[in-house]
Amino acid sequence: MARTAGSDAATTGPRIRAAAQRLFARHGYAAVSMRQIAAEVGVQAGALYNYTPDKQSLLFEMMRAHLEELLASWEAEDEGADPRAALRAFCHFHIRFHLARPEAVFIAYMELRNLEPGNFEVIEGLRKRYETALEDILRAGKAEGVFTLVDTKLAALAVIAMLTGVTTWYREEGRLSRERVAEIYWDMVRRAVGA
Amino acid sequence: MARTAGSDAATTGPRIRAAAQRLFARHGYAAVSMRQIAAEVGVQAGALYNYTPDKQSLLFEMMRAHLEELLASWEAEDEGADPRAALRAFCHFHIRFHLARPEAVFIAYMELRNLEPGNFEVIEGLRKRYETALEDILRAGKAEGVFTLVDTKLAALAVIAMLTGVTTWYREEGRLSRERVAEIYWDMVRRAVGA
DNA sequence: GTCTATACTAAGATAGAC
DNA sequence: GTCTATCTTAGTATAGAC
Repeated sequence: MARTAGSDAATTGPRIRAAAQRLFARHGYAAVSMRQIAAEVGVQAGALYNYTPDKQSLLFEMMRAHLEELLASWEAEDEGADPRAALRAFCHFHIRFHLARPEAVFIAYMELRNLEPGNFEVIEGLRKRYETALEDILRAGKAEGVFTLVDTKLAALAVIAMLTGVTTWYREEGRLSRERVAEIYWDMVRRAVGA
Repeated sequence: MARTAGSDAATTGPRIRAAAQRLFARHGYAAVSMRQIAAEVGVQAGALYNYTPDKQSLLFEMMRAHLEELLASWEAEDEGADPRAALRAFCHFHIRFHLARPEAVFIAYMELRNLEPGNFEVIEGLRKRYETALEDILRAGKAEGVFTLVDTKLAALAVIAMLTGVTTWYREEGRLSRERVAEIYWDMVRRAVGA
């Protein structure tokens, strides 16, 4: 018998990507073997190569999909309203989006150095576009006089670092809901930028 | 000839630790081999085992040394002054200390998952002690009414995430000095906590 | 599309000579 | 204290059968 009972080509691809994401997030890209991924899916290692040319592509495509979804989601949500409302929306969006996919977020931040140079450039470009979206809000608010900012660029970096930090400690069973955490962080961001 | 010209037991140990730190920071613990470390030092792989029982100990001791130095340095610097002065000192200290040792910082944040369980507990305990140091300052300031904080714990986590973020983008050749960056961040932190 | 089998490379760690 | 040589295990990726 050449096929395992229940195997199904239509679902194997997604299952491989899901298993790779789970394992990369938990143990790190370099520490995970193709054999481990295959075992999680329930196939032999060789079968993975029907779905990906190599291990590197598995990482790269996963990171690209994540960042493209991040950008598209924010662009869909951004109403270009006044800077204060836009910044509040950004804070809530960023925390909500990141807490909803902890594995993809973790990988996007931790595995940059395991990307081959060409792939790194692509991912870095996407990340910068997101940074710029926040910077644009801050710059507009500064220009309108509703934010008090010493340095717009640094403020954007500081806000993103602060908000992303939530993913390192937030637990579903904890004392605060996601919504409550977002409100508390928005309050700190609001004051940090003088709004 | 069993010895390479210039080999010297008194310096090999430190050189191994330095090479391991440089390589772990650049490529990640899992991606670095004992042979690579040995090559950097200029010895054969087997010789490393005169200085470390295994690869894991190399990582663990490096992280422990880093965090113990972080704690000791802050404890030496903390004057227990009024909360506002203490928070300002903390911001400057944190940025100065972290920017001075980017490799150790990077490893301390990225390689937690590559620690064996027992080692992880030790490192996590040290990290928590540092977090608590900041929390104590914030709590004191809140009690005295000089800080306005919705949630002391979250504020501590937010401040550390924000300050540590500097290490991901700061470049020596950039437009701002370390001192200037620390001042700008302190200004944002100060406002975020309502001081 | 998946299997088994395997080519090839490299990993961590140890033994014994010098 | 370091070397060379080696044990054992495991990695990525491919070939050919079914």
